[in-house]
Amino acid sequence: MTARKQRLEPIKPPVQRRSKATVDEILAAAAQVFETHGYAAGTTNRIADRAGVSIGTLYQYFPSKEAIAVALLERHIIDTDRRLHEWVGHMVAERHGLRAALHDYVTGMLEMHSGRPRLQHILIEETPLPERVHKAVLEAEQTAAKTVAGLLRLYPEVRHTQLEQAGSLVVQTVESLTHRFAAHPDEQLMSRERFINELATMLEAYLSYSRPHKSRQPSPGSCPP
Amino acid sequence: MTARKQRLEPIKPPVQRRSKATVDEILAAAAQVFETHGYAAGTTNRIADRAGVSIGTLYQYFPSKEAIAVALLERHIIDTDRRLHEWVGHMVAERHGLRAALHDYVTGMLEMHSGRPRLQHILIEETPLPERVHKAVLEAEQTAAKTVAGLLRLYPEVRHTQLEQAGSLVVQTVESLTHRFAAHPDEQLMSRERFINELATMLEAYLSYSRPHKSRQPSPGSCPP
DNA sequence: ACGTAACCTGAATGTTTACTCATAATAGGT
DNA sequence: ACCTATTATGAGTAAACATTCAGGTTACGT
Repeated sequence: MTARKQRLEPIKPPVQRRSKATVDEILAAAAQVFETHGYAAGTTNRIADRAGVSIGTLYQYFPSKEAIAVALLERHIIDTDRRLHEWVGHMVAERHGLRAALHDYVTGMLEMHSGRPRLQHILIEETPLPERVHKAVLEAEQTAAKTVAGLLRLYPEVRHTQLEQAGSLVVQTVESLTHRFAAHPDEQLMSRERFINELATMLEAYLSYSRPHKSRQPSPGSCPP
Repeated sequence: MTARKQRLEPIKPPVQRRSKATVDEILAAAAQVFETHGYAAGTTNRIADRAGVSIGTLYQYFPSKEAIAVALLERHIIDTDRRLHEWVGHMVAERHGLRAALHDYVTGMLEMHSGRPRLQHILIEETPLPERVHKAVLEAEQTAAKTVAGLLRLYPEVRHTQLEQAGSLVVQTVESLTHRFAAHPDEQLMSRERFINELATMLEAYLSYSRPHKSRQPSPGSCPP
């Protein structure tokens, strides 16, 4: 959702330690409130209430409700990006096999979404975001796809010629399915471990699949040289 | 989202032809309005406006805004179910191969979501649904998983022992990814055809994969240096 | 200890919303 | 042509909401 202009920067940035803590409280409260009520029903008064501050204080640091959502989303983008790079670092350093790498990736993303499974979706899909933020979300995902593609290049069993497209599909699949699982864990047929294994299996099968042949014996447990 | 009680049935059901048409107009308008504005910002007045009827007329047939959403969702569930069964019918009758079957399935689901890509998500995730409807959505998905599993049993190259779990993962993957693609087609690296092919490839690879291990440790030490 | 900038308060404001109701128009049977 | 159930109207109502503001309280430099 993209929509019209609105103040996003606070008139007064927090200066003292007290007010920095207040801003953190507000953001934490907003995350909780949006998570449980959605964007529209997550009222500013409820947020202020839960944060233990008055509504006036909230508007001292955030010029609008939308600004709070944007701040939360920007924070989430940075977290995800950091996590992805940590993962790549580990994989390169410890020379895990493709299967282990995928398993680790899925596990990490599932963990990320387990805390507040709905928040990300609410911020991206229910909130009227300014164009700038919408672009940032897109770019973050494309960067992720490139990063994953870069890692996949290290594995010889990955035979895709269009690595970036494969990376994009991997990222989107993991993003969607872990999100879904985290949001409704008790409505699933599989246990958490089973889910991670199945998803990693699917990705491994896809990535090490050589197209023309009908069925193919995988090279199990293969490792990078 | 699940929430408190509210009237869902109209006091007066439509009797004459005129009013049946009106009810259809209202539902069509509601689909459009929810699609573009989301649930909360999709106001009943806007819906009545777009339907070309007065707000009073709308409340003659739908006792609440929520009732409109529920009606739309129920209609969607029925459509999806019908489509799935048609697909299974075709596959069984024409004895397509696994690859062709998956290709067809993905294509059909992508088509289903191309019309109003956001509507389904808005109804399920943004709308406070009564428990009954929420259950119906879940059941529909589990039924779909069973149906797919039944079809997969016909293909010898599918080696999964837990067919229903595999079916569930297939359904969820297709649901999530086609939805995503339909909602943001111009933000994708791949063309529509390419996307369908890649997704079908991934599913085929997963389903015909003979697994090297039962399970796997996520931690380091899985590969000798 | 004092002054002032930073910080906090919450009642008040104007807008938006779902929903009601008294009344008017219309269709279809007789 | 007439009668009545059905269908349509839209101004009006109460509640909920984001945001403002005038006036308090607290921390910090000096």
